[in-house]
Amino acid sequence: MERAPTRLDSMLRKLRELGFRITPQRLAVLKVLAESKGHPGAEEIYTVVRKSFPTTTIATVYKTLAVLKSIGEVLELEFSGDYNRYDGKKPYSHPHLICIKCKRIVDPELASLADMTEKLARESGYKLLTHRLDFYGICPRCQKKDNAD
Amino acid sequence: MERAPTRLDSMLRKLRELGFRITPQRLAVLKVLAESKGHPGAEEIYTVVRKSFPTTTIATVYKTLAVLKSIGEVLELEFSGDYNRYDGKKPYSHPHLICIKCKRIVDPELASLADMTEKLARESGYKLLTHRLDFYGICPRCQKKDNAD
DNA sequence: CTTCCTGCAAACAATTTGCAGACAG
DNA sequence: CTGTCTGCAAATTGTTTGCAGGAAG
Repeated sequence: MERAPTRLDSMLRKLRELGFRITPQRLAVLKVLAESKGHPGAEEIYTVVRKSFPTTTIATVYKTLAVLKSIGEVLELEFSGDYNRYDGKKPYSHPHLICIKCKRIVDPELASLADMTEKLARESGYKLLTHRLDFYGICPRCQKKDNAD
Repeated sequence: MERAPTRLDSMLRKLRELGFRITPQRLAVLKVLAESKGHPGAEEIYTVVRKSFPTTTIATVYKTLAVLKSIGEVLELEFSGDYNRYDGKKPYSHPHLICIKCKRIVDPELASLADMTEKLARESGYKLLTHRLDFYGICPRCQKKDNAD
């Protein structure tokens, strides 16, 4: 029984295909992206990577992220004030649900978006490449705590 | 025949209501936001304002924008790499159509979004406050030019 | 008058870059 | 071996902040 290729597998394959080298540091970054449940920032990735490769610097993390972005293997969520967040599990455009209190980001199911995009492309004449749909709110957990923050 | 209150009017009223002072520099920033067709950045606002008030600094522009953000009279579109853009005409969440070549931003009509938001709030348990929906693509004009960039 | 605002300059923080040595292929 | 990658440190850039003098109300 063959196992389906994991995200890590496809990231590695893509990198090799395109002639990028698989260094231990790079591999460590890939693993964090492929396994992390949430949407980590560069610093969070760095913290995890440093456990296995203490010499790694944040610059290397950023450089790896840049490579992955350029080949479409990671989705970058930009925030001007806060640090950017990365999604290596679903590296394509999709909606996000962001709690403005705890900053947790989750992926809601929203079927109708594709139709909307298609219609918009047709009507506007734009060649649509990606989109970004973020909902900002207070997650149930933070509502319960209802702390003064 | 009475004229409907303009965006500038309502911005001014809101500021006065809340006890903020109307300085000439502030007024100039408001005017740019209320009249500008596009989605200017801080620097662009600054450039225009400086024509009438040469002593104005970019810090004052940012401080005014901060006030307006805090009272919900301007919408800030955050970009990590590029500078942020501001929308003073429609200071509430709405979709944007962004050309990745010329960086122009326009507002498409997309009716169905409200339903989507309502449904999501119900199903996720989040208290939804705002959202951000950005489509990135190549505008018709840039497609035509099809320049190497 | 008093408080808030402006202008200036310095501070910030996330991200990027240049370069010399290291190492994957 | 050779070209790419790493690690270090410095640079970048949009935005923010502190403070003293200025002006709105």
